[in-house]
Amino acid sequence: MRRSQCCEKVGLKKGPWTPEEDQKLLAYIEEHGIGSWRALPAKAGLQRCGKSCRLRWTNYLRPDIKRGKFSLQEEQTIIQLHALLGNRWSAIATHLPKRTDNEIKNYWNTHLKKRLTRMGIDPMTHKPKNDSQSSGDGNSKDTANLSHMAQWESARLEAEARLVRECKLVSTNPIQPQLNSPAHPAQLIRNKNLAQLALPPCLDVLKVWQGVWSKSTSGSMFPLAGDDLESPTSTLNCSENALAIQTQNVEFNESTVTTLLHDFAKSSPTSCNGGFIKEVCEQMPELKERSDIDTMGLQDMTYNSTESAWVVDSFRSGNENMPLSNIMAGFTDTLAYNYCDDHNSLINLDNGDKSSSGDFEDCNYKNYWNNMLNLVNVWSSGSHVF
DNA sequence: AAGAGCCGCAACCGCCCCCAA
DNA sequence: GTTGGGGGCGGTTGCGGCTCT
Repeated sequence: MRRSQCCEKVGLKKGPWTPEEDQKLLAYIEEHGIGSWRALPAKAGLQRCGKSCRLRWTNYLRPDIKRGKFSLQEEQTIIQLHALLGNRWSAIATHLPKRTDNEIKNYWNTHLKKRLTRMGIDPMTHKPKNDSQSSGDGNSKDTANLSHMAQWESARLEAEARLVRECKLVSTNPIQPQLNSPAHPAQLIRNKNLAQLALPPCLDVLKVWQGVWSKSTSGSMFPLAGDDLESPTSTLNCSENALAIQTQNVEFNESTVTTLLHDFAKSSPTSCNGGFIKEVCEQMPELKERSDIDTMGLQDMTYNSTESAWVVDSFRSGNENMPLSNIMAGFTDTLAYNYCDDHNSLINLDNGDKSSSGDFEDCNYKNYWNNMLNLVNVWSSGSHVF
């Protein structure tokens, strides 16, 4: 079934906007705000379709738009985020205040893409175009490491973005999420009204990416337990390292689990259910004994793509040194922040207390963030990434 | 000076997802 | 459970301005 085009109505204008049209649109929005875009043109006296009005507003007329040349910092941010997120311009735009996705997209296509190409870097993969030239020196390893970290960082970015949205949602609409409840946060955040909510301060993942990782106060490439991970603009106080899931290197049949995970990965799921976890647990009886992983609880749930990515990406990236327990711990953390309701949430996952009471503001997602970092820290200490 | 080619960017197009009816 | 509208998103187009010859 073909949907009728919004501009199919005879008489609707297309093409460049005139200053008069801009003025009409601005005046209307200033007075009435943004309601239904479809109804807006008629009310504002514009011979335009609603979609055209929306684009004109979001990409040009909005008062919080910064125009002009991109700074070096912004360029670096775009390149790094593109390496992590790909052509997800709206996601990239959320980390560049006052820049629109359209502007970033244009800048990428007209400037950055060409510049990277000239530098011999594939703008899509962010890898040197001729890998064979770099094999033999450390470049290929560095590239692999960067790619590897990018996968983790990408998953983390997604989780973070979700965290921010959920936090905002729950703080304004105190739904009490229950385990196994239909009101799964991942579903709640799909409420498009969320997109209209102002985001809290950026979690500043780029500073984590660019600074904290390389300037850990311990001198390690990765932040260690005693490091203050607090980001200048982060809403998370990472120095409160009150609780971390204790990851332990358990023995396990790696080939079996790898096969399971690869089979899982091959299916390219957008979601999965606890049956997968059950399978893993059956192959790894020692997992059931782990006090820090609520394997039974995990089996009862449905996981979204971000959660699944924790597992899949870990093995897709080919790090055989990463104990499955770490992956599971990260998986558990990701789930934990979804459902935690107080500062004991992660512990509660352990003792089976999944009651949800209290406000999300009290939710200790600081620990979630810390655990994310700790997870990578533990991981890095066991391998020689970077 | 003028035409051709290139470049940058605003705007459009088409697809997709979400949600209310 | 289905359908259709609203809106978001990424890819593409086309025009105006700039540079080159």
